[in-house]
Parts: sequence; structure tokens; C-alpha cells
Amino acid sequence: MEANDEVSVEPPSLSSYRFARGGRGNAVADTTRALREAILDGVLAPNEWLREESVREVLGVSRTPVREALNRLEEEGLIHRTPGQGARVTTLTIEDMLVVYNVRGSLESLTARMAAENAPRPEKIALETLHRAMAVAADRGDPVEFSRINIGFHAALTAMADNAYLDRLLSTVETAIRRFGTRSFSAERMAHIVLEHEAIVSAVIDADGARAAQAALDHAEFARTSTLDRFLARTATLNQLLALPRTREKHP
Amino acid sequence: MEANDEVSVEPPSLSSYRFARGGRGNAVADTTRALREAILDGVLAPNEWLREESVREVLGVSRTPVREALNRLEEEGLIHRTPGQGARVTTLTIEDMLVVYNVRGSLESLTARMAAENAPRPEKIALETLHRAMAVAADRGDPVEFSRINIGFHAALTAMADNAYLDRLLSTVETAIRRFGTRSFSAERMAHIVLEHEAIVSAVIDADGARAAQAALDHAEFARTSTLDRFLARTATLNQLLALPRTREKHP
DNA sequence: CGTACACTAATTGCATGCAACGTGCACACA
DNA sequence: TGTGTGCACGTTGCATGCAATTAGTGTACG
Repeated sequence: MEANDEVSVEPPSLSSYRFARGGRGNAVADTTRALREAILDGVLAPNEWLREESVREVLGVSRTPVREALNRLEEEGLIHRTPGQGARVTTLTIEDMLVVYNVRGSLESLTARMAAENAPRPEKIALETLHRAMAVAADRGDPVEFSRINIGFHAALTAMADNAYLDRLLSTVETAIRRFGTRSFSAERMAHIVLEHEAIVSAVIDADGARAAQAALDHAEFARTSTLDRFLARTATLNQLLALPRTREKHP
Repeated sequence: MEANDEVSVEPPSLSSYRFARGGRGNAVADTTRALREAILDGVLAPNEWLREESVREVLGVSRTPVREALNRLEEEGLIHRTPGQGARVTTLTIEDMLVVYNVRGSLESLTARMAAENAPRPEKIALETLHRAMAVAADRGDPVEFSRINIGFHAALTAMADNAYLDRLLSTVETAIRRFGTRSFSAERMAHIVLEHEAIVSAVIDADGARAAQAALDHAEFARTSTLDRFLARTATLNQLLALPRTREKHP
């Protein structure tokens, strides 16, 4: 960031994701984050090659952390490595999209259930507070603040479920979701989300696991279908390829 | 460590998981597999430390692939790394178990749906053939053969869904499942499974995605509840733990 | 004109070396 | 006796070097 004296009229490149290296202990994490953000921002386009050596040069670390970072990104599904050769950014099919959203729905459903059944009451109250703040932001028509609190809301829910495995899985799925473009929060969308969160919060406070699970599932399905519809509207030819499944899975 | 290099009549140790190194290109995969199997077989006990140097010595590779293998196992949730210090095998809570089984159910449901909707007919016929062979093995009361074909059955279904992301996610979840002990196939259990597979196969052949999804979900749920019941029955003390409000202890 | 083959260059896969960080212990000191 | 400090050791984190492998290219040959 600081090396670019000439402001970027140039195409955005990976170099703007450089980070400050302070001593030992963060090279892999920093490299992973930089590459991940670059991919999610579209700076590294699908099918683009990622050479270890060039990444090393741009980010200013050695090849070892770059390698490990590439491994992690492969686990997350953001890149694909061909054995003797390098890594390329994966392309996204509409089926991937379907899968990712469905998985997220299932995981968030579980999260809500566990939060409802296990979380201590003070954390539940804190969740409700967050929810109220979101409702206010929605009323004010402030999508930026809304989005900020939204992230906190889901993070709180995840923390309340208090399960490391679930946490890890959900976070990798979340990054995959971010590849499908930024969700813009229209006024109606925010209102709808507030209602859905309302249902979740109420069930969580009542310690009603089943209801919380269903509410979270509904919430995720709304996000899925709306994003998917938007995507399909944009690329209409794919409509035929996919007979949109819209079934309701029940969770015990 | 260096004393029993040759044969291990000693308590089973990691050294029996050594592999033949043939040239270049498999060190990470082989190391990962060896460690994973050792953990799943219980040879490496929960909470046991895994030092890079000692693993290197036992498995006969350098520290670099060992490091990468440890990273992958961490992603899979089998080990946990503490920053400045090494890695330890994770312990399993019953909530982990619940989560993992539920996730698998969701993923297999999606798999079945996509297989039903997208797979070409010859593969569907091949699936039915596998299913028939499983039914025969169940009738004969041959759990070993049954288990073998069972793995093939699910692999075939996964291949038919033809989605890389789903595939990767499902396989990591499968390894997590394997930590909960081997599922022994009783006669009744095999009969039940055959019936459930019957429903899946029929829906897949009819290209009925929704029915396939529901059938797969039922199948997974049966596996979950039966395994969970068995687990709870065996370790009755955990019954209390589950009923108790909560233990805020994280994985050590 | 198309194809097989050898050769070169580019790139990864793994091994190893070194420095930093954390931990435990001994010892001095209050 | 309890506590703080320094030192030594073990372990990881990262850098770098070398060999194996693959892609690409030019050339000879059918």
C-alpha cells in the first residue's frame, strides 16, 4: 500500500495487497489473507495462474509460506493446483453456488439450534441487543452500518454455539459465499432480514432449538434464492441447465 | 524411538504407518494419510503431542511435508496447533459428533439430488448394480463385503453428483466421521441400510431430485441416531454432560 | 504438410539450515 | 519460603538450494 507513490490508475494488482512483515510468526496467515482477499475482490481472475515465485516476489515472503497459503486456499476451494504445475483460481459453476448455499443453510441451522439450547442467557441478551441495533440501521436505511452489525450478529451466534468444528467449517463456507458477489442491501431486503433475524432471536431466547433451526434455515434459503435468482437473471441461458430445486429440507 | 526400527511387536506405534518413498511427488499426501490413519485407528491418542521432528524421523521424510500434512489435518479437525508450540490430537465432544453427522446428512442429501438430476443413465444403472450386490451381501450376512461395496456405493453417488466442491467437503467430513468408531454392521442394520439405499437408487433412476434428497437425508439420519445412541449407551456418564447446561471448556 | 522426438526453460517438490520464540529450570534475592 | 531473573534447550517459522518433472519449442522425418 505504501510503496505506490503513483496512485493507481493502473489495473489493480496483487501488489496492493502487500502487508508489513513484523518479525516472525505471521507470514503464512498474512499471505493467505492477502491472496484470499485478492481473489474475492476479483483482482485475481478465475483461471489466472498463480506462480509461487511471482507471488513470493510481490508479497515479499519466501516460497515456503506461499506454498502453505496456496494449500489452504485450495482447501477452501478458491484455487486448484495441478500436480506438476502451479495453481489457478477456480471458476465457479452454478452448481457450486447451489451447494455452497445449501451447506451454509444447514450449518447455520445447526448453529442456531446449538446457540438456543446451550448458550448462557447474558449472551442471548447481547444477541438481541445487536438485533435491535440492526433494526435501527435498517429503519435509517443505512446499508453500511447494517452490514457491519450483520457480520457481528452472525459471529455472535456462531460463538454462542461454541463448537470449534462447526466454526471452522462455517468460516470456510463463508469465504466461498463471498465469491458470488457482494450482496447489496436494498431497503426491502434489510426489512426482510430483520424479520428473519427476529424469528431467530426469539427462538434462541426461548431456548427453542427446533424453532431456531427452522428460522435460520428459512433465513439462509431466502439469501440463497435471492442471490441465485439475481445470478440467473444475469446469465439467462443457464436457466435451462438447472431445473431449480426449491425443496424444503427438514432438520430434526 | 530409534530402538524399534525394524518390527513393532511393541504397542502399535506410528512407525507401522511408514510408507515407501518412490521418487518425488507424494510426500505430503503419504504423510497426511499415514498420520490420519494413525489418528483414526487410535494409535495416536487424543491430546498426544505431535512433534514435527519426531514425525519426520519416524516417517522418513523431511520436515517440510510433515508441516504441510499437519496443516491439512488441522483443517480436517483432527489435530490442533498451538502457535509457538506443536500440534496435539483433538478430543471429541458429543456436540462435535452431532454437528459432523448433521453436516454429512446435508451434504449427502445434496449429492443424491444432483446425482438424480444430472448423472447420465449408464452411471445410474451401475449404481443399481452396486446396490444389488450390497443386498446380496446383506442376505449372505457378510459385513465385510457389505462394507466394501457400501464405500463404493457412496463413492459412485459422489462421482455422479460431479461437483468438486461438494466432493472435497464430503470427504473431509467423512474422515471426521471415522473418528467415532467403526460402525459394525449387524444383520438388522444391513437390512435397514439396503432398504434406505433402495429408496435412494429408485429416486435417482427416476431422476426425482427431491425424492432422492429426502431419501439420502433419511439414510444419514438413521446412521446418526443409531451411532449416537450406541455412543450414549456405552458412555453413560456423557448423558449427564449432554443434559448439563454447558461446559465452557474449549478443546485443549 | 503433419507428426514424432529431443531439448530447453520454467516451475514445482522436497531437503536442509538458521534464527526467533517459548518454556522450564536453576539460582539469587527478598 | 516465595518470587524474580537469566540462561539453556527444545521447537517451530521461515529462507534457500537442488533435483525432478512438466510444458513449450524447434527440428527432423515420414
